[in-house]
Amino acid sequence: MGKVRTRFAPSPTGYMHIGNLRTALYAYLIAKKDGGDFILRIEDTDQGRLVEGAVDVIYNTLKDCGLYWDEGPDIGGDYGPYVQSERMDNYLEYAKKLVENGSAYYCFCTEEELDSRIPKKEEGGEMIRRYDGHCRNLSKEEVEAKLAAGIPYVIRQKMPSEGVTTFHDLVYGDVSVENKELEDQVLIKSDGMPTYNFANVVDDHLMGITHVVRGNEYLSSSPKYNLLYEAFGWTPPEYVHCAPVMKDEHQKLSKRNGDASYQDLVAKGYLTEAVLNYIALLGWSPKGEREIYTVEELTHEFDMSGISKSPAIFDPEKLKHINAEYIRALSPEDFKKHAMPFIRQAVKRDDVDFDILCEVLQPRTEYFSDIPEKLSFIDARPDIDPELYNSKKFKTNAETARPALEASLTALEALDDFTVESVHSTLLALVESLGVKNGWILGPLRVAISGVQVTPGGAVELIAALGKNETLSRIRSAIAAL
RNA sequence: GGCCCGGUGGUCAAACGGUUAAGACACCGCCCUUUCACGGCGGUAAUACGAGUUCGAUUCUCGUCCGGGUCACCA
Repeated sequence: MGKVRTRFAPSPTGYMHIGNLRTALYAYLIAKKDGGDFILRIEDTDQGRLVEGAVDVIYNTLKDCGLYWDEGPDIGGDYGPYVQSERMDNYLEYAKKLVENGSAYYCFCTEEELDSRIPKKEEGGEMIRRYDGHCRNLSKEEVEAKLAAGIPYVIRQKMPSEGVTTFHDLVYGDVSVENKELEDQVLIKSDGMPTYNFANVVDDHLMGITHVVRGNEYLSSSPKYNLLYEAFGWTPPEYVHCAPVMKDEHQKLSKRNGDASYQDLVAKGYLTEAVLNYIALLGWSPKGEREIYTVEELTHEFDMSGISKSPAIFDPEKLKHINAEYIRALSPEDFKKHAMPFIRQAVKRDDVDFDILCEVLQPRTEYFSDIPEKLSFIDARPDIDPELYNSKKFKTNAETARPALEASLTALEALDDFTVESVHSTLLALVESLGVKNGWILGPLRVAISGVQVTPGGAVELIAALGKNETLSRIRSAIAAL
């Protein structure tokens, strides 16, 4: 068996959605697992909107994700060009070969003729029409005459009228369809350009693609693809159809629905590695119990038998969890690098210890953009609601807070070295000397310093992060407010 | 509507004729603890329905229901 070659063939829309990225990932993994090649082909034949910079979005996303292509528009390769709009010369010629061998034919029917002969019917909310094969049996002379007269034409694929076409899919197994269900689809449009389906088959063959990985919306048109391969006498590729990624039971995840794209997730503070890991798991399951994998590890672990046939609903909660696992696994330096921009959104002052903040934040961060609100009390000094001093567990309230804060103030005034360790031992020594529970001192302290019920880290870390001046000043005003 | 595909807890999913039907997320409880997290322990929760094949069906077959896809000179 030859080298595995897969391709990712996106249209440049300026946007990489999750389902697309997953298809790219699977195509990449299938190739790399067997030491094959992953090819990038840009399908830019969209008549109409070309989005500025859209191709760069594709390049950048793939590179970010570590899905490096072996051949593509930017790096070339032996099967170029890799931009569909630059391959336009081929197709008509290939279509004519099919006409010659009887697998396709010229059709001169105009839109108007079709409308009057076979009006569209509504079926399930869609307007449907099946071509009736009107031009199938035109004599050679008739065809020649019409061509010579310059009458516009399309070229249609001639589907067998009987029998069954079966193709094999690596995910779905054998899929069969009766040939009479197949329409004589257009291969070459009246403007001489190929249809998507035709261009795909020709390109995939010319590029030596061995495994076609794509969404399962193509499952029902695959028999037509296979018939085309047969008509050319080419060996069809292996097919790997993937069920879609859904937003809910009914809708696919899509830009149209306002769903997050890869870029949106990254902007929100998700780690690329975590996103890839999660989407790999969406619709595919590993052999064992493990579920945290880098792309490199997936390259070995991936197995097509684990690809699921049914749609998978995108679960933001699970993504969050996996992201949190990746965040916790970050080195303190890497965490700080990622977190600082978000910390800075909330903390403008410079006189706090950012390393301490990072340390308390790291185990509490699910995605980076949830950092700023956790830190809202660092710059602002809100009024303290005396209710916050109430704790049944530690038997504290506004009354007990005063002596606790005063004692803490005295102890901290005497301390010069405001590290986590020294603050910790100072305060615990105080706790011991007073014969109270830790929370009796530390609870009210946290409230006095932050003005909020819940903080990342405890009183000790907050004090060390804020430093002596700020801490003492906050405790004093909290006492004054009692 | 025709055709194609699918249907295991709320979600992702394992089990590919024999299991007390895994695991993860979420949720709930307990422990740890200066709050919240992290971590540890435990819990609630599923084979859509009905026939058939079989000694035995989540697993095979058929039907029903439900969901998705597709039926363009769009890609």
